[in-house]
Amino acid sequence: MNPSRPTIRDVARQAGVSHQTVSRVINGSEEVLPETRAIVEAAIEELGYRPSAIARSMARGSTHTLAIISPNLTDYTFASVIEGAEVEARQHNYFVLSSSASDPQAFQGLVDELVGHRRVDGLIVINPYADDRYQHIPNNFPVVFVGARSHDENVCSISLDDEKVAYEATQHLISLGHKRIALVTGPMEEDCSQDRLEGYRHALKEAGIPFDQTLVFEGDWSASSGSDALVDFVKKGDLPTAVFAQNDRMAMGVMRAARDANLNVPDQISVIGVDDMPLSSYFDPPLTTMRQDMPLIGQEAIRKLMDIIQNKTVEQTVLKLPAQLVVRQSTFKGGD
Amino acid sequence: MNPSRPTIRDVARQAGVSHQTVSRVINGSEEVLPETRAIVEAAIEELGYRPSAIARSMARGSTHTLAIISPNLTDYTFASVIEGAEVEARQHNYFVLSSSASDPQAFQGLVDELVGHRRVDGLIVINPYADDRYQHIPNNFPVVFVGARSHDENVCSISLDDEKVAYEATQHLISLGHKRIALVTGPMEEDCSQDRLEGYRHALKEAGIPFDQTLVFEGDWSASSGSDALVDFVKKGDLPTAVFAQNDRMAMGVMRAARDANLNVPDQISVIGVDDMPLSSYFDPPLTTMRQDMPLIGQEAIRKLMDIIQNKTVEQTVLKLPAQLVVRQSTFKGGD
DNA sequence: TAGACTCATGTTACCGCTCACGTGACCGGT
DNA sequence: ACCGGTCACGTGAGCGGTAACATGAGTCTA
Repeated sequence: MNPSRPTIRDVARQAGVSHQTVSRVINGSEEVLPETRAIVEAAIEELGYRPSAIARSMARGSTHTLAIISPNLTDYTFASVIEGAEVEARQHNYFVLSSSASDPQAFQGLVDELVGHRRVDGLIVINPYADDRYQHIPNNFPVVFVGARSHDENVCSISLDDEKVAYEATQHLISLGHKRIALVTGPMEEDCSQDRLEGYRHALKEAGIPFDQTLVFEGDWSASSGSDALVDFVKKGDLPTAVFAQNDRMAMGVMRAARDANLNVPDQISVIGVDDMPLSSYFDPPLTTMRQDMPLIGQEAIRKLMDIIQNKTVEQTVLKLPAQLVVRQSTFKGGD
Repeated sequence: MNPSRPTIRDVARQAGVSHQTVSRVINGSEEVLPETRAIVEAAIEELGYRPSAIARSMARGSTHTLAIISPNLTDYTFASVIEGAEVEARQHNYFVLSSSASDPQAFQGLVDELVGHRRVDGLIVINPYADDRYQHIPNNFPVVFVGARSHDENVCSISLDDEKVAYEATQHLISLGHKRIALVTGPMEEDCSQDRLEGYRHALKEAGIPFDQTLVFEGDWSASSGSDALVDFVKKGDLPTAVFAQNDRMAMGVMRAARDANLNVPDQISVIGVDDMPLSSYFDPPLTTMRQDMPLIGQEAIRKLMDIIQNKTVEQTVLKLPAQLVVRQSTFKGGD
């Protein structure tokens, strides 16, 4: 296919120097005379030479490639993290292999392939605690977790400040006068769901509102689980005046089910979500939500990973990013 | 970091054979005795040996890596294509580097980096004609286009059968009795928008409905441009009874603006989209749309690419996939 | 002006594989 | 018993870079 691309030695021959001098030039070494450099650069230009990343990896023992493993690639929040990471990685001249693993087994296979075979320099794992996949992460390998605080092990993590976000969302509802505030969580095995529950309880407690377990519904992040939640609340009778859904998709499900139950949002029931997806402002009514900066999370994850790779720092850091309340029309004053 | 992973020669020493025999074993060569194979495999197991993809790339001259370049990674349709591609690539033991390029310049830089430096074996370009980025694609390099029929050059492409999809969507509206059917297109420099316009005109013509340019609005795939479209139609007076939006996001924008203008969907105005995003069934009302199988497109793209890489076939193929009408509640009988 | 010291550049080995051959044991045919 | 042909395996080179060290010319010092 390629008419055998020129190598470093071809350039050397063309320039009348040794291949090592060419190597020095392309690596910006100081110890080469400006005139020699000019000759070599001319030769490179003339031959259209591009160094081979593979050969370089071979010689240097590092691939300049990172991997990011996510439960899937299509979820808007995951995709945003990945995009942010990808952009930042390119800034450092790294590329990233992004793959999805829906279950721990696929995850294990991927890690083995990525780390054992492809020899990537580092790994970013989105939602490591979604299941027990975290068990398959190699020790002493540069890893950064995204979307969950890291547990015992000494690994770095970047996530939303879930507790604070939930606290603020709940407080927004409380400030509107709501007292019966329901919560729709993600899967409870995920840190993120737990932390958001915690923030919710915290805000309630601070306002002197007793926590009511019957107002908590465990969803799975999907819109349909949001619908299920509202249907459940309706069935139980005593309706909440507000619902805090732990993400926008579930919030949308809640609103959809409310519509079906002839409940007006926000007059009869307020709804707040988390994420601020591009479409959230187009929901009916436009959704009040906690906007999180996903690309930033991806970016920070790469930065941390680069730091670990370069400085071999292994000290555990847990970075928690804030979210911003975006008030639209799905929340309204409520209460007595 | 790694306590220097074992190499093929370590395995050879351990097994008491030559490194070449080990190579034969890991490559599944026939000409090695079963007992020798067993010994080697035991040694591999014992040492925890994993062949290095880098060294293999170096020796073989192919990286077993593909790249996919998309305008962005977060758009649901793009992300779905990428995920489908990624899964299929892994099936063939390939990995894919997915990156986003928002403009032709970034695209050119990426291609250079990917093809010139990283030496990927093949390339998938999503929306090559979104701008003039297609000009920067190297000749005689394995490439597959996604989301646009390929033009003059002899490159393969996979896309939705845009004309047919638009034809069917429009026909659905016509079958409901609509005669004033508006169209909201994507950017007209994209093939896909043009083809969908063509299908729309075709259906109109077949039904004996004259084409009316004032009923066509050029959007940019965003929800807000869908809103703009409806606002525009309202401003012009003489409202359409149905709108065919060339994607779901714009359809959502149309519905949102209709709501704001106190127009009931579907009683006063029907809306149909294309895509069937996960949230489309949660719109208000649930959106009638043409469901397209994005992962399948990604999968087919990889298959075609593998075929090109392996068989060096360069014959141009243009694959057009169908979409399926999903009737929900945003379309209703209309007309006189 | 010899010897030590720089500095720019060249030489050689090596990263971990695969490829193209080379080699020796074994087999069967004449 | 000799020869050609398999078969299973080994040997050496090379993929395209980098790293470590060698070299030789020029500069400075005593």
